[in-house]
Amino acid sequence: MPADEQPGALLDDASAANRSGGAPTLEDVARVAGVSRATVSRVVNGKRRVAPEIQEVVRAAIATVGYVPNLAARSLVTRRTGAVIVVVSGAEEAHADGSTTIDFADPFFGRVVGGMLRALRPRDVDPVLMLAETEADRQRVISALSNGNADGALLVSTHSEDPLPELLVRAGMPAVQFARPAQQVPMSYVDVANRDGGALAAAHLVDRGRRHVVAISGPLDVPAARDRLSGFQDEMARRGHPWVPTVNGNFTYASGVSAMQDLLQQEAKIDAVFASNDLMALGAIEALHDHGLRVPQDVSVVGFDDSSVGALSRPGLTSVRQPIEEMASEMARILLDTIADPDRRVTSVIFEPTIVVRGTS
Amino acid sequence: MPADEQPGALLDDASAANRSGGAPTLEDVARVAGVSRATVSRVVNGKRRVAPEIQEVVRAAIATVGYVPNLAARSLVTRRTGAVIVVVSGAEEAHADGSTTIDFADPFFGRVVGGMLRALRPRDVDPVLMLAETEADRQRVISALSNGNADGALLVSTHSEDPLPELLVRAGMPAVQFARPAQQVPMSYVDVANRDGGALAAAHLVDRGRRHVVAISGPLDVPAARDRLSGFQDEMARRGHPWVPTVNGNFTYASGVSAMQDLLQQEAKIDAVFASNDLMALGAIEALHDHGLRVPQDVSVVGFDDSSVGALSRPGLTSVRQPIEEMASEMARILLDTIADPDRRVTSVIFEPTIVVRGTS
DNA sequence: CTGTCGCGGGAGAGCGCTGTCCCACCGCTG
DNA sequence: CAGCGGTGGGACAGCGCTCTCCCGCGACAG
Repeated sequence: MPADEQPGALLDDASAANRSGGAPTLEDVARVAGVSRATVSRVVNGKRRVAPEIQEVVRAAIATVGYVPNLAARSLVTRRTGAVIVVVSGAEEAHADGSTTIDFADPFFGRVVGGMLRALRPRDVDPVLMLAETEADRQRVISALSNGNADGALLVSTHSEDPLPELLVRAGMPAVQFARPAQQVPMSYVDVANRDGGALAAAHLVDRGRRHVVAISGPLDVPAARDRLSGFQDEMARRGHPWVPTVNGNFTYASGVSAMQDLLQQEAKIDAVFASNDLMALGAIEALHDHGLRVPQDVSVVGFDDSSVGALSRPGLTSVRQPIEEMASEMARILLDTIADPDRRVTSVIFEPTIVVRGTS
Repeated sequence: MPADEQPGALLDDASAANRSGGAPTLEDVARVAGVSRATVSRVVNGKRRVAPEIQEVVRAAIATVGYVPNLAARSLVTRRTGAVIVVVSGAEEAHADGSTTIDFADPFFGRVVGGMLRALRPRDVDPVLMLAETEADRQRVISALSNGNADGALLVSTHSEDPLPELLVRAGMPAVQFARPAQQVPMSYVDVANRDGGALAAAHLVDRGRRHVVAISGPLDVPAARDRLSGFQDEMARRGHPWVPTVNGNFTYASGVSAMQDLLQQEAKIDAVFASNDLMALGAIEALHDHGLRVPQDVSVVGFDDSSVGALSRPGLTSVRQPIEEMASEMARILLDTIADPDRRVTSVIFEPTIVVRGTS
């Protein structure tokens, strides 16, 4: 008895401390259920067979003490966190240098996040949001990942030369991109068939009987912009319009306005416009109105993205729709699979666009 | 030697394992710097004075081994995670039952998150996004919080009867709401002076010489909707228009259309409309156009929110602006303070609205 | 010159969990 | 009936970190 290092008092103490010390632990459950911590852990995680009647007892004990696993402790040993980082770049205010940035208020981001959530929630994984505008931001992402602060990253960028994919691949971090990366990096991605989207717009405009068609492109160093334009031009050519006057914008409303003004100046007659995103399409409409032209009576306008701003404008903007939510869900699914099996090959999934016809065409 | 369970090889192994075993740990840094783990920890956290020259040595060691603290281990002992949950409810698709829900694609959420980020980033706290539509979702939030998965919650809800604030207060979790809670719960919040916003709209319309003014309100169980309307009505009364015909909508575009149709039917003459948010204002404009009325020549329209859909529509929507980003930043700041000092009193910060005049008035 | 205090460093005990190793037991086969 | 594989539970060693306790040492007052 005196040799016993743990006197009886300790046991009493322990059973009293059942829950006094804050959140109940595995230990507490084990004591109540009359089994070992390991068994409780097994029941919680379903990792190994446990006799049904013992499972019953353990579950009851869990319920009575109100046990919730401590994720920090768990991830300390499993090296898994159940969180992924959603990295958004190109979201900060544009007006700094008039470059390709899009405001974070762009509904696009909301839709993307919503889509990811659909795939993440059922797997009990939560997204943590991080911006990657500055070098410091990027370091934060990298270290969050190498910290074991998150298991992987979902990249949504609007830049063409984002260094992050490169960095992540080099660090061997699981990651998936939205849209094909501009530089060649071995990273999974989802994308829409941008060429097909451009072709859809061309076919629609020609079918509507338009003959004097122009285009407003995005910056040509962005693969998506390049593909939308060439898909559009190729389909126009196929339908007998080998030459489409084109001006480049940078995906902003303002650039849509000025691109349209340029086109109006250089072309004698215009009866249709294809813009590589909705914001620019809206800008183009503004410029057309200023020029005394009516949409769609005089000029048809087709955008790209099927964004809510387009849908809500009057008349509603005809637009090429990319299934953003589904694409984002797929991204999340690919990431989760990659996390589960890191040796998985890099994959990409391409979605087909559709055209949503509204009032402007 | 045979009795020695751990032969000398193990030691070599250990010094070789300096970094072989994955991420470098405090231990590794300590060995390189020739100090104890505790001292390295002190340098990293700046918790206690450490001799400058030792700090120097430790920092150098950290740099050479490329040490990054493991957050799981840290939070296991500190019971802090450096993450807060952003709970969004009322974001899921509306069309289920036509209720008050707003699509997650609403730029509003993006702006809110962006504002939060501004306050969170400098303090090295990351937001994790969670939806709270179903009971299961709410449980997830609660358990994430009691798990120690996050330190607090930022609530952005568009429902009037969200049970979550109640639950969080009861669980003693730090949390801050966007907009005053509908039910009386002792929780900090930020809000805009909705009454003043309504008054601003009234003053503007009367100053424009409008005399036959109507209003489209939000659901009156939402405090914000109530305040906007009564602020508007009171100011109208003060300026000689004691009676303002009013129809309730539910903050959606469609409800704006039908509310306006109702008003058009019941009022002989209308030359101005105040809608309690921009979506409904846009809907009202649609209905006015269908009725052959021009905006702003025949009817002035003022919305509320200064959302991007309003800003981008043609003509631009005049709207009462709430400084969403600043409000969200303030929310985050309050939450961070509450986490730092849990005994802090419940506080609320009210922001002043402004009116942004565009083409519709 | 000694007592005392404060400063700065080390040692060590966990935080709550998982996973490996081990062992008891059961039912089977030879 | 001994031997054997398989099943299911317990013990225990950490995961990487913080923090409390302790101790040595120099400065300073008595």
